This record gives sequence, structure tokens and C-alpha cells, in this order.
Amino acid sequence: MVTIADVASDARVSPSTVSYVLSGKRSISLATRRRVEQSIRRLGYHPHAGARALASSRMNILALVVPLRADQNVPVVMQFVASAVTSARAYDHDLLLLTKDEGPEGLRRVAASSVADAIIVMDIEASEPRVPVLRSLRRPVVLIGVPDQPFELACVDLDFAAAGSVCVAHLADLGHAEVALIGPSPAVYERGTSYAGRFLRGFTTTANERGLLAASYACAPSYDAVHSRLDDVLREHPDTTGLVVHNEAVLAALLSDLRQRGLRVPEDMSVVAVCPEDMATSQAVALTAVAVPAAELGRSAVEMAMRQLNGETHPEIRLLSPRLTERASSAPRH
Amino acid sequence: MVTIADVASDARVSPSTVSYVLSGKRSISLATRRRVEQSIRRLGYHPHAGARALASSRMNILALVVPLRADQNVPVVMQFVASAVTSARAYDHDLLLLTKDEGPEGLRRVAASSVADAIIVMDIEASEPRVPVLRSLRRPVVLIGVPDQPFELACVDLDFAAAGSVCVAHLADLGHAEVALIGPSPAVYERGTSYAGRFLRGFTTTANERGLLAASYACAPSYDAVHSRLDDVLREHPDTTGLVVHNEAVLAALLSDLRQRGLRVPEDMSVVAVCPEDMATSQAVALTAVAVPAAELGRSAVEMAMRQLNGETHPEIRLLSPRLTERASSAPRH
DNA sequence: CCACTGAATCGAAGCGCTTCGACCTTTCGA
DNA sequence: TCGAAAGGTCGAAGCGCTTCGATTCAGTGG
Repeated sequence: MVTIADVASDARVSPSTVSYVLSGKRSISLATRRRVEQSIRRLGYHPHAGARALASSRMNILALVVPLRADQNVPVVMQFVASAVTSARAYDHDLLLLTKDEGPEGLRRVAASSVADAIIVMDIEASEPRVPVLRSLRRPVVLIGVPDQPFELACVDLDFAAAGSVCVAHLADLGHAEVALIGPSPAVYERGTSYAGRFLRGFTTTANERGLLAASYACAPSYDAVHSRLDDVLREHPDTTGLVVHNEAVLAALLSDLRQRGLRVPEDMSVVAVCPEDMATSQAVALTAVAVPAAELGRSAVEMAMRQLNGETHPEIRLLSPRLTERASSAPRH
Repeated sequence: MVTIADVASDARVSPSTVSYVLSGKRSISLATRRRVEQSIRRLGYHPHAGARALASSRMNILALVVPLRADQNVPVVMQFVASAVTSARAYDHDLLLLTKDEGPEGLRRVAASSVADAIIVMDIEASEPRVPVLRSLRRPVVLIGVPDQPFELACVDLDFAAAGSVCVAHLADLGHAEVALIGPSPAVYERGTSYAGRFLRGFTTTANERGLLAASYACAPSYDAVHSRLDDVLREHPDTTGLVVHNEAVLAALLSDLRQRGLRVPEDMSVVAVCPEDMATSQAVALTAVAVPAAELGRSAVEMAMRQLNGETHPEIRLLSPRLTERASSAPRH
């Protein structure tokens, strides 16, 4: 194994000088720096992560806690993970994956053993039970999602209230008067996942403000559930002409069910979704949608973690503004 | 921070004794062991990962290299990742995520800096360019997929040749005489991803053996592509009554397109898929399918990596046998 | 009864890195 | 011309852990 001592003797400087070249924490003459860098390249030197961690108490690893229940929003999670790992690398950090299943003990372990310098947690519930543990870790933490009581923890999320609002507003602008929300599965509401409620609130509030009739339905991710929810909508509110779908998993099923009922999108029914961009465009009808900015969330989360690691400690709550893109699935009301 | 010295003095033993209690590498009297374990719990001691790694040159971390191109098989990747991280934890290891984008330099970095003790690589191509680098790392490596020249690297994969064979055999057993394969997107074939070819070979060989007429079509993951491939099939082979679909991404589109053509599944057309179990059951028609055993692959890969870390070094190629489950989408030919 | 063996424990030497203080040159302002 | 400041480099002290003898003490067979 190539050590810093090997590099040092190759470049005829002391190990500490090599270290300073690497970290930039002291000024080094150009000549020396170049000599050292050359030795590093020639020998293929990579600092030993453990040694570095021991000496500096920085592992250069971020932990990311993901929900691995077979939720249907798997692609979104994946997109998020992808963006987080890429962003982390941009800060010369690696990404360690933890599952929600490991529970508080897993968080404690990872923090106490200094495997990870900071922790990013996805899938935050309204009354998130992990908040106390996370606060006790004395490590930077970033939550993806906003619990009711974030205390001093940093959070980042899509502004779901605004998203709900934007969807309704779009339909209102198109002249629709009666709309319905097809929301996440009942399980999500029961779990008290915070975004579901926030979206619904935005949806309802804006519907009221704009004088729309608005109903809302939780919908499990299955063809059957979609079918009965649409039955409900059309029975209870037969004049509904706009659907807001806050449930990626049922989009395909919903479109196909509408078609089978002879309802054309957007002529007979406008559909506005909340889903990742590529999902919106890959449906049978390109969907007008508020994008779930998974990649941006991942980037933000990493950035906020790094900020904290560098001592800039404003426990910030960052809400990303929703952006609605008009596509083929929404049109003025007949 | 709680160190091993704290535990040692609390339990009134030397640090080395604590270490031996933890590692079990020397015999410790029951009384002492208990005392130490109690101190550990009471103080909430977790060994410092860096220090441990420095002293033992074991980081207890496995690296997993995943493809993060927005492939449509994202859920499969995720399932795999989930199973890998869970399995790794069972061996007291953590999982570090790397992207394919990091390239050979990333692999070298992770290996040389001892961040990861072993490396698992997904998305292996037939003539996998990373094989040389991986061999040079002098670390345990496990490939998910089998390149043409695996040299001494361990591999694990579904036996795709057998899978192709099983699908055709099933249709043959049901009396179908003319079948078609809807394969992965042309991009996959071009990339020379190894499983595509192996599946096709199994499919073709068995079709010949059983005296079936068999055609095969690459199919991009879009509604349009599916539509034209089905046009092709029905024009070139109008008597086709069985479809083997080796392309998770197009399943939904394919079923919906068949329905629009007035072709009923399975009465007019039997469909056999290769896809994850939950995907097979969540379609409009429950699909007869060979399951992609993502979870089992993840487990195997981790297990093989751990074996190598423990010095049992048979560079093994493990092929998991396909299992076909009959569901509603296949039936005897009319 | 002695020499030996094995079990249980300890002390100390690193593992490879960062970082602090010290030291030696230059440079520069007074 | 001298002293101070700035720039550049080095040596050594850890960081917290594992592991290799060394040591002690019982028990054992001859």
C-alpha cells in the first residue's frame, strides 16, 4: 500500500508537507506543490480513509436513510438517491445507504462510530418519531420532508401546499368549476406522511378561494382501487371536469380507466398530476404536471449537510417552489 | 466520545480485553465478558470506524456500483439495492453507493483508500470494460451479470438462457406453435448487455427443439415502439399466439395495446413475461412470468463478497435457476 | 513435586494520517 | 540596518483501535 510517507520520500519533503498539499490548509510553494502532486500521481497514492478519519474525525461519508418498503414511488426514491450520491461526490464525499428498517439504533450506530459525518433522512412523517434520536446525535442532519415539530433540524422539501394550490389554480384558469383530488393511498394518510396533508390543504384552500367545488379521495395503488375511486367521483360529483392526481403509482391505471369509460383526456376530463417529469411525459397522454424535483431535493439536501459540516449552522427549512408544466392532458372546459 | 479506554476502565480491564470481547478472537472468561458487555451497553460505546479500519484494515463497508442512467428497470435496481444493504447489515457491514458514472477511477479510489473492503458491480456488459480495473484492485469483487471473459472474478446472475428456454417451453406445453419474443430495447442489445443475448439464445434454441416458429423483436420503452413492434409481429407472423416479453418497461403498454387491438389475453394471445414478481401481479392481467430474483441476487452477491473477505476464494459463477409462475396471462391455444 | 500446557489478561507497538508549534528564510517597513 | 511579519517546511504527538508477545495462574501427567 502506498502511504503518505512513500509520497513524502519520493518528493523529498516531510509527510506533513504532503498532507498540507492535499488539504491546502497551509501555504506551500508552487515548486513543492508540483513535485508532491507529481509523486502522488506517479505512485497512485490515495489517502487511507480510516487513518484520515481517525486523525481528522472526518470520514467524508454522508449517510442517507431511505424507505425500502416496496412503495410504488420507487423511481422517485431512486432519482433522489442518484442525485444525492452525485452531489456528495462533488464535495468529495461518499454516500452510505441505510434503510429505515434499521431504526433509531442504526442511526445511533452510524453516528457514534463516525462512519458517517452527517445524515440525510427521507420519508419524513408529520409526527416523525426519529426526530428526538436525530437531535441527540450531535451530527448534521437534513430531513427530506417537514415534520410538524422540526425543532432545530434542517429540512428540505417541495412546497406541497403551493403545489396543491398551483394545480387547482391551473384548472380554475381553464374554466373548470368542479374538480377532484385523487390522493395518495389511505396508508399514506394513516402514516401521517406530512406532504399528503400539506398538499390537500393547498388544494382545498385555493379551491375555496377560487370558488371551485372540490372533493378529495385517497386511492390505493391498484387498478381496482382506481376504478372504484373514479366511480365515487362520477357518482358523487358527476359534473367534475378536472382531476388532480397526487399519486404517481396510479397514473397509468387512471388514464386507462378513463379511456375505458369513454372519457377523453383532456376533452372530457382534464388531468393534472404531481409526479416526476419523465413519468409525466411517458404516459399515454403527456401529462400537465407539477414535477417532483427529486434531483433538486437530493442536491439541496447534500448541500445543506455540507454547509452544516462546515460550521454554517442555520437550521434552515427550505421549501422548493412547485413548477407546473402544461402538456396535453389539460384543456379549457367545454 | 466514548472510547474503548472508557469501557475498559469502567469494566476494570485493559483495552485489549475489551477488544477481544468484541472480536471474540481470544477466550475471555464469562465473568469478564459480561462485565465488559454491560459497560459497553451502559456507556453506549460504538467502536470508532476509522480507528478500527486503521488498525485492522477492515472498514466493514461494501461498495455497490449501480447504473444510474434513467433506465426503466429502476424498481429492479432498487430491489436489488435494498436486498444488498439488508444482507450486508446481516454481516455487520454497511453499503456504500457508487455510480457507474464514476468510472474506473472511482473504483480505484474506493479500493485504494480502503473505504470499501469489497466491491459489487451491477449492470455488467458482455465485453465489460471494467473487468481489467476490477482485477487489478486486489480486493474481492462480485459481478451481477456474467461478462464473456470473467477471468477470475466472481459472478452471479439469473440463468437467462434457462429463462428464455422455460418461457418457450411453457408456451409449447400449452400447444402454441408460433411465438414471438419482445426483447429489450435496441440500446440494450447495442450496449452488448450480456443477459439480452443469453435470453435470446435460450429462447431460440428451445423453440427449435420444440418445433415452434419463433421470431424476436427488440423494443424501445415507449407506447409508440410497442405499437409498431406489435404491428410487425402481426404482419410478419399473423398466426402468433404467444408472446414472451423480456422487457419490464413495456409490459403495461403492451397489454393496453393488445386490448385496443381487440386481442384478449390470454384467449387470443398468451403472454409470458420476465419481470419482478410484484410487477407481474400488478398488471391489468396477472402475468405468467419468470421472476427476476433481484432480492436473491443481492443476497447472493453480498454473501459471495463476504466469503471472499473471509479468505474462501473460489471465483465462482453462480447462476440462479429461473422459476416460472403461471398466472392469468397464459392459456392453452384455441 | 516439577515441568508443562492452556486459559485469561495485560502492555505496548503500531496502523497512516492531521495538526500544532517550532524553526528557518525572506521580505519589508521604519 | 534591524526587528517584525510572512512564507514555507519539518518533527512529533496524538487520533482509537487491533494484535502480538509476555505474564500469571491453575490444572495436569509423569
